[in-house]
Amino acid sequence: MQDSTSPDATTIKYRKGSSASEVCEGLRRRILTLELRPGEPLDETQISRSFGVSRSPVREAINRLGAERLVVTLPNRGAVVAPIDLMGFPHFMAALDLQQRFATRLAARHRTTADLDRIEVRAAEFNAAVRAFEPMDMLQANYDFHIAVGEAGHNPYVARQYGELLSDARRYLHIHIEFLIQTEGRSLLRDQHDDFVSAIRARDVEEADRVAHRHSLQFEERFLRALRHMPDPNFRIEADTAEGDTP
Amino acid sequence: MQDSTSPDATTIKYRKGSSASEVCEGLRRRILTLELRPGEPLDETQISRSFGVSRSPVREAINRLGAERLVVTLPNRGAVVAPIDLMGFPHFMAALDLQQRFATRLAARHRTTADLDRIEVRAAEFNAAVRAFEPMDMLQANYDFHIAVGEAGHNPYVARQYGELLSDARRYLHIHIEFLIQTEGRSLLRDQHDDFVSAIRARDVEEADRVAHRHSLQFEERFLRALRHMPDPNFRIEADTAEGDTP
DNA sequence: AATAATTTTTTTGAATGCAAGATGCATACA
DNA sequence: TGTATGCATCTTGCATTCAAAAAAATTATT
Repeated sequence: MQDSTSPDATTIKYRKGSSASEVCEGLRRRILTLELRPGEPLDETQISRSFGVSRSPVREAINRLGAERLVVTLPNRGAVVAPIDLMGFPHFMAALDLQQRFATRLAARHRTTADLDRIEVRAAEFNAAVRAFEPMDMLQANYDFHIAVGEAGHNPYVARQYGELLSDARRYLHIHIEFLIQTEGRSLLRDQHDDFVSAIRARDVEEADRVAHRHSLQFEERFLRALRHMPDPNFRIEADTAEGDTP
Repeated sequence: MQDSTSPDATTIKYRKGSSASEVCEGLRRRILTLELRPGEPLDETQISRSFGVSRSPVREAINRLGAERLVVTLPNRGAVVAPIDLMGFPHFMAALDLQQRFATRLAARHRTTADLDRIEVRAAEFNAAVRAFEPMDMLQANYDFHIAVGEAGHNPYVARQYGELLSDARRYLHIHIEFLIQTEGRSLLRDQHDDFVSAIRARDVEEADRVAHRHSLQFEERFLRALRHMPDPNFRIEADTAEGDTP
């Protein structure tokens, strides 16, 4: 109403039942791209103004994102973008590796021709983004690729849980992709997914498992290496633990 | 008709910030115990009356439960208790087995003495419920036991995803526990979890894996056997799938 | 001046109001 | 008799309003 600089303070009325989804997807995109930084507080009123809706759909959107663990809500003190918990990275990697191996195994076992087509399209898009040197596109395409693999397994439970972890992985990747590009150039990132496609195309379950595991290890190794060498940590180290962990 | 026994249509005012949680937990309990049957529609107004609050916190609660996949929301047509998808049971079992094995492995590897204590308490509670022949208590204790195992692994990602699957497992179990008790008596259900405890106490990771896998297989086998022999299916077979199925 | 207490402001949580979409029934028509 | 159409009612989704809790600011007290 009064905010002319807001990104989409359009006066067009969404169709009934779409406002909350609109806000949810908008916020999710900004969270996954780190446009909204981890730990950043989310002001309901401000968001509602920026989307041109009332607080109700914003509230609903934040709730949904909270269930996805993309935001954490503090009782009576609003919500913040879920901090990236560096201390919990090993835990995350353990969970991701497990799901990634299993999801890729399932994809190799149960994929249809249509699934394989979709996966190959995603892989091509990823390679295109790499050739174009577009970090943001690479992250999106990488995410889409693995989502497609997850769906090719035709197990909704696995696809969903794998997808949730991929959201977090995307944010971890976002943190160090610039570093990766600077240090490794395009060589190491090119054709990342071709061995995935090969194994899935050949329906080679064991090879799919190995590929997925190798991918996890590579991701972990690169992230930790980036952490060590990153001169400018433009992210906050969140030392607080979500749950009682005492290591 | 189900609201003649409104659990807490009291006029006591919850403290601010607790209404939605109260409704959420109340609904969750009734969903997990099948007091609210799969596929049953959830009327916001009715629920709000039965809890003595307005529709806002009910809406929030339903959203949260939707994120837990305990209810599914149909656009502009409200929400229903998540149907139990019998066609998807094999998919569910695949996901559960994976997480159960991994979660139990982690518990054997990383459990503290306090964790082991908690697990043993839960196991004792379960055995007590079995001896008392109380099906509802058995379900609750079984759920609590496996949740405790999940938490003993000290990996929040795994504990969370395992816990989500355990909610579904609890509903599947609810369907056929009466049958199990009738056909197998107390012999087969007693000391179900003692081998879990042994492996976790001994920190024997491989044995924990085997125990967890055996448990999964036993659960699957019993459920399928119950399905074949159940003379009175007091549940609705929901053939429709939540996503992408032509209605 | 520093700190504690109190008031003011801001922000969240819940209640209410209102309009869009859906459901059901009655009636009209083939 | 079966099917289509229009109206009435209900439910949901969003907006608005109200109240409680936390944050900020001001005043008071030592």
